[in-house]
Amino acid sequence: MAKQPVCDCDVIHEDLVNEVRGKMQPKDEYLKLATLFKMFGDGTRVQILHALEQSEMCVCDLAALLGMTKSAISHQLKALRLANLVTFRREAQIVYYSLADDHVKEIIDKGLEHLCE
Amino acid sequence: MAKQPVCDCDVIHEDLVNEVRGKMQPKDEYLKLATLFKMFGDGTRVQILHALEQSEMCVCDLAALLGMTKSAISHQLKALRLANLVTFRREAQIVYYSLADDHVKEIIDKGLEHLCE
DNA sequence: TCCGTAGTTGAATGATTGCTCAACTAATAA
DNA sequence: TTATTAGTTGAGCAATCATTCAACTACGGA
Repeated sequence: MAKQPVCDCDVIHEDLVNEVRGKMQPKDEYLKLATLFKMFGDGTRVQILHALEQSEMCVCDLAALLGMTKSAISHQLKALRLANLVTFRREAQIVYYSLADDHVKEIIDKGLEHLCE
Repeated sequence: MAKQPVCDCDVIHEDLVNEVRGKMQPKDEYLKLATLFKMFGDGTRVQILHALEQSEMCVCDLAALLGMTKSAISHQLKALRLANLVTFRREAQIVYYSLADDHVKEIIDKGLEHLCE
């Protein structure tokens, strides 16, 4: 994103800009929001999330389901873990992943709604 | 994303994998979904979308609001236009952008909900 | 007509990112 | 202990992407 350079033009509707500025969140909030949505912005991750909506699954199962390597899946699961979108439990050697909360499903559903109009 | 290489492991829970596979959408759907969420996955774009939630705005106003160049804003608006997230109307030299539909607001709100827990 | 402002566009560039590969840890069984 | 399977991790690489820059179009005023 931008490192806050200068605007290269005159403000046309100054009052409106000030009004909207007053309703905006601090910039940091938008960066966090973008970081969150970035997790949904990849075909592999969105498939993983939708699969985990059906059932908790281990890395091997997800790799088999998507036809990808364990390593690739594990890397993406780590990203999803850091974003607090999935959690996991270990049972012997097997690590089972599942969705962290209901928001994930709700966000995906809103996205699907938009596509289906 | 992956170009469907081979899974490098045995399937551990074959029945489960088959069951989940039956509930998955065609891969193309996930790619479209990811493409949609990618639009929300950038700080500049998410700020533009949230600003347009408050009011329609022209390119200069958005540039002033975010402290960025018209060019940078225009490039992002083009991406948002192609994703059907914003529309525009021209009035003399000025082009006013606004949100294409309510889903945008709903998706952003779901995202904010997730952050605030 | 010529000029100025609003906005768009394409190429270039630096940064980010997703996957591969190889080496590693964790847990179990023999 | 050794071997095997599940999973993780870091480096490296190719692809994607956001911004800059410069040149362009669109429109209105003089």
